[in-house]
Amino acid sequence: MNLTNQLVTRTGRRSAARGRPRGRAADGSRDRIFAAASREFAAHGFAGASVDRIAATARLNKAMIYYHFRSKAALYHAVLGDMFHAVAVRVADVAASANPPDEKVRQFVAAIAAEAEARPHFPPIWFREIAEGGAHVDSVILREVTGILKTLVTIVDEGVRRQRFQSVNPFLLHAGIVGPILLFFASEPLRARLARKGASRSVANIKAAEAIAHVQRVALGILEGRL
Amino acid sequence: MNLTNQLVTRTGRRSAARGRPRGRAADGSRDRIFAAASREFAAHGFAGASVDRIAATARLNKAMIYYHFRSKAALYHAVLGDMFHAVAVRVADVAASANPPDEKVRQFVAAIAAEAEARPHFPPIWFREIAEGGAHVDSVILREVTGILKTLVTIVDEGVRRQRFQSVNPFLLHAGIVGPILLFFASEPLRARLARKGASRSVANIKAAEAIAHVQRVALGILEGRL
DNA sequence: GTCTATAAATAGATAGAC
DNA sequence: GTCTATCTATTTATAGAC
Repeated sequence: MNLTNQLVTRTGRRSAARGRPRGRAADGSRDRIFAAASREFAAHGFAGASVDRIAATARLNKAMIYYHFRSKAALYHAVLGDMFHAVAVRVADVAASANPPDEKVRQFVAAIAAEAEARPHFPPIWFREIAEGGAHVDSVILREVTGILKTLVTIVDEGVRRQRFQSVNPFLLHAGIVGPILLFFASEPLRARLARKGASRSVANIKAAEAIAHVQRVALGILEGRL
Repeated sequence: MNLTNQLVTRTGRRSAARGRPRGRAADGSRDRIFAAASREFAAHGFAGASVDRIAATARLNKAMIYYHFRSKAALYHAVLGDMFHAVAVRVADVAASANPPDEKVRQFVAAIAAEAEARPHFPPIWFREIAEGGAHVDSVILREVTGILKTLVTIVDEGVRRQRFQSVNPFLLHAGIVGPILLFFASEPLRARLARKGASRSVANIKAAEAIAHVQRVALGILEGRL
């Protein structure tokens, strides 16, 4: 978990896969806190999250959280940074590949979806952060967010240069990809309830691959001027 | 404000536009609480919202909140119910109109957007509620949510019957409309910051009409089989 | 690294005067 | 309808022993 979490602990050591505290066993208490916090922040938001509950879920006492992270805000920042960094790296890999532009767009969509599936806390936390107007997005994280958008712009520009894509507003394209994908993954519990309460089964029984393919077609439909 | 808020107060009277307490002046203390609560829940979520802050914003003391609403949960429920009811009514009007199916789809999109513009707390609160898996969505509100989805299904079915639309998964269509629209409105503060920090101006300077037209084209592109 | 105990502030909610 | 005062639980955070 959180292999990309390279943030430095209070003691100045790194705790992620690369650069563990030298000579010490990988007990994983920091990682347990990180995982518990991810779930707590996703379920209750920053203000609603309880450090007590995070400690209980991590099977540790509260003091350990303040030992590994300076504050509740610092812990949230670590989770947020890890999340956006992972997405930014993943989509950057897509843009750097040798594939044609249309394939890169498909992979961009798949990358967002893969990250949403790998980190169930990612769609809820992103939604919540948008709801707060990015109140906890500092300049470091803002750079990651900008990077994700810029990567999409790069892919689109390449397609336009090769006369395969029309020029479109990058944020509208982005919203048309990220909005539905995050909504699909985050709404799973609510869709299950809707189906139980008599809504058509087709609301709950959607395979991730189906949703991804749908959004890929939409994105390419926009870019290839079929709308 | 909250003209559709027909929920009953603790004293059993109705306080909305229709059915005010008989013989009493419309002082609006309940409406001030309602408005302050909408902003507070949008900004901090249910768990993170503070009854003290709501009271301060409404220029009233805390006891007045418990006089008009039974509890913090009941207050949140009132805001949530009002919101979804307003959307459900608005889209139902669209479906009941005499317009052809493609125009109904355009109006469905416009209705969601109009509601998001009229109630700035609506996109953040909906995003947050999805993030919580609908933890505060009781059977009453679930019916409203189901109603919104069913309205879209009705419109699509009519188009399919008239051989103007292809058959599509209703939730994927819904996610392709609601996801981008809510993301567009809710992300406005974050997009403004992105633009200030060097991102292209085209990220922040998007007119609502432009975003709406974009989503309308996408929705019709899906339904008319151009993808 | 891990723990218990606790400080200090704030939370939601109520009682009761006017 | 509106207020002040207050109860109790919970909050984030720290001190200090081991």
